[in-house]
Amino acid sequence: MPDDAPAHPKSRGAARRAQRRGPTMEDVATLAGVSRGTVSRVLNGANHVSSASLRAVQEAMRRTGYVVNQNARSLVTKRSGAVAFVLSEPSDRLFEDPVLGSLLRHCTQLLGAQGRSLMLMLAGTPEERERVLVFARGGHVDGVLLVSMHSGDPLAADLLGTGVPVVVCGRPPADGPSMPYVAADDRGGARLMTKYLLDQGAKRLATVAGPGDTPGGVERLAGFRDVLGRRATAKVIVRAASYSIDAGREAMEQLLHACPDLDAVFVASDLLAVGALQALSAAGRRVPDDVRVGGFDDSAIASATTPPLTTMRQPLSQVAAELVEVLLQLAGGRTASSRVLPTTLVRRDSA
Amino acid sequence: MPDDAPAHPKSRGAARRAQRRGPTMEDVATLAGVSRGTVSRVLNGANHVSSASLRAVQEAMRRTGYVVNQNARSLVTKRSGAVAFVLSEPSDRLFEDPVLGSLLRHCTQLLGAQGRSLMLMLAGTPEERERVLVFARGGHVDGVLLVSMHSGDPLAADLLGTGVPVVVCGRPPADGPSMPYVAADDRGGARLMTKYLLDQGAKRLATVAGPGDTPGGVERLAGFRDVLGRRATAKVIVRAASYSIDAGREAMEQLLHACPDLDAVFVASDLLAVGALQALSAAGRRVPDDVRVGGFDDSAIASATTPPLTTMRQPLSQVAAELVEVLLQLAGGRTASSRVLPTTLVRRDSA
DNA sequence: CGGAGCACCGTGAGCGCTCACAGTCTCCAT
DNA sequence: ATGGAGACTGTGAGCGCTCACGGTGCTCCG
Repeated sequence: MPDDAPAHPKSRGAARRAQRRGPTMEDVATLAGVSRGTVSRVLNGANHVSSASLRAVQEAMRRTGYVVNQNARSLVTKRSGAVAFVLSEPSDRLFEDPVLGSLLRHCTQLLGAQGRSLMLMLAGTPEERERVLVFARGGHVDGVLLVSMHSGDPLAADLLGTGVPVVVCGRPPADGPSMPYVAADDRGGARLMTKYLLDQGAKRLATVAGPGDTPGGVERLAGFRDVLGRRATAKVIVRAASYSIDAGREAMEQLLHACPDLDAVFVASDLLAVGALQALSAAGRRVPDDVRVGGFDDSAIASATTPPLTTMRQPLSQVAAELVEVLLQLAGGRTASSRVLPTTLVRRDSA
Repeated sequence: MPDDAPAHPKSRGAARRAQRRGPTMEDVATLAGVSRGTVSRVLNGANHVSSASLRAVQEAMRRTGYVVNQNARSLVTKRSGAVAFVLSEPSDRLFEDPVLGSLLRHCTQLLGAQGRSLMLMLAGTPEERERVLVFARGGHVDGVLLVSMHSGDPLAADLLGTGVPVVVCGRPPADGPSMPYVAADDRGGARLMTKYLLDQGAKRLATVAGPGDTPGGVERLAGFRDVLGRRATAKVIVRAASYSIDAGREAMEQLLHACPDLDAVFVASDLLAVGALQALSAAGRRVPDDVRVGGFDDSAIASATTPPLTTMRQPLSQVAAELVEVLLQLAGGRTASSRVLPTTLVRRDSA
């Protein structure tokens, strides 16, 4: 009886019936001359299985082209093997920022190597956030990687309430709920860069800071202030509206206006720095001769600007690695602590 | 009996036992005073349900905080509600290219709005490709969005062999298996841009083409040739090694060397154009006065270069929309045909 | 007034797997 | 010989859902 002949012509979802049903454990077991249980055992780390049946089962799996039905498995184990990568950004940051892309890529790769899959979810709108929550509550994912949280983001707390393991990328704001995170050392990195610019002979140092409601925007500015102390007046600080090239250009224009005699600027992200470089060039300032520029991230564009950008490298692949490690530990019922990773200065030509 | 007290101290996976079991359909049914079947009916488009029980069930769901167990559902329906977004790129293109990020974002958004989820999968290494295949065969996904296929990519054919609906983003090479695709009109766009450059007064027009093993690299060059005809000699064509800024710079340097008197160049992608702009600037050529530059994509960087890039806009959000529409049609058992979307010229300052 | 037709509802049989338990069979110490 | 300790294996129950079917009770028409 061919299964592409629908038994009930009127039934909706005729397509479903056309679904080729793959071989099941039972089929494999029969072919291998063993029972379901034994097949299951070889599937999950063959303990207490004779080498004879092991071989038989493996051979049977090969011949039938068996592949485990994750749904059936998840139904009983209550583990899905998937992890949600949640982008808690209101807008189109993914559009622009290579940092995010890089992080996403590394996480996907790492998770994949563990046989887990990554579900990408946006959480910009209320509906999207609700979907994320439902997803978490529904046990569709074993854990959540929450990226780019703004201060006072209620999603973090809500997610925590679902009981699903969550790890945050980037240091969460102090006023939020406490949860494990993995972050680059933004503040320390900012300190390093600020010192470096000073060491290079900067007399009048200013900064383009990131948005005040992001961890990066806060921490990197804090690092700047740590070093500059009383000299970090309001005059030498301009906040960018977002992490985009345009925002960087605008912020730099403002800065140039407020502080025309500046001879160095620490820009809180590479993308912003690209904009800043444009504004500088438009204003006729040469980099690094007139103005030294230091960025942050060492993203893909950093080496492609003119001049190439001196910047702080975020160890993104390591951030990703720690992120999934922490999450998997949590998902395994173990505890895990937050981690802060050091950043390093990459010297190019802009400072 | 608290369920956080493991019954078997030695058993691995004590964590699993600690899993809070959410309310099931049965719980909802009991509370609402109806049967499982009725709850199921309201869950799936409440047909043949009295308004009284409808309300009762909804209320019960609200009160219990019920959320459907997708695994149990998938087990019987054999539909997962997920779609794989497969990146068939050997390397780190995701790192750099905003086009991809944008596409990914739109797809995630669109799919999410349909209550479906997107699994991001890489298919760069053989192991990764195998995982994708297993995933498809295992029925973990209802369909696959295959992105950025190189010519002769065996993945496409293998994927087709699994019986899972596949739609390709970008026109697949003619020598590959025939499968539905959605693409921007690369060739037509390239023609438009080439004509435009000519119309602007270009006498000596050259091109930086994309890699020859990518649809974009082939089609856009074809469009260039369509217009230039016999004037499209090997001298005025340089292929970039990849779609990156660095590759663009290198290609432009070569081109400048091979054809020093060029006064306009069509660059096959914005990212390449950024590199080209750098090379031009390094060579002391002014844009657009000495050399006009036309890009392709209208990606986020296009408006951020100096000068801002005149480029062909790919209707990415529409590409994404058609992509998921076609895929969902296929997944619904219907047929769907490939689509080619028009590109438009965006005039900025570089040409 | 009988029964066809309809709207609604409950029930049973699974989907393909895992996990605990209960064997069986072998081997060695008593 | 006899028991116990392993090593290995089969079996049953059940995860939470959907779908077909068979039952209600009602209306409406001949």
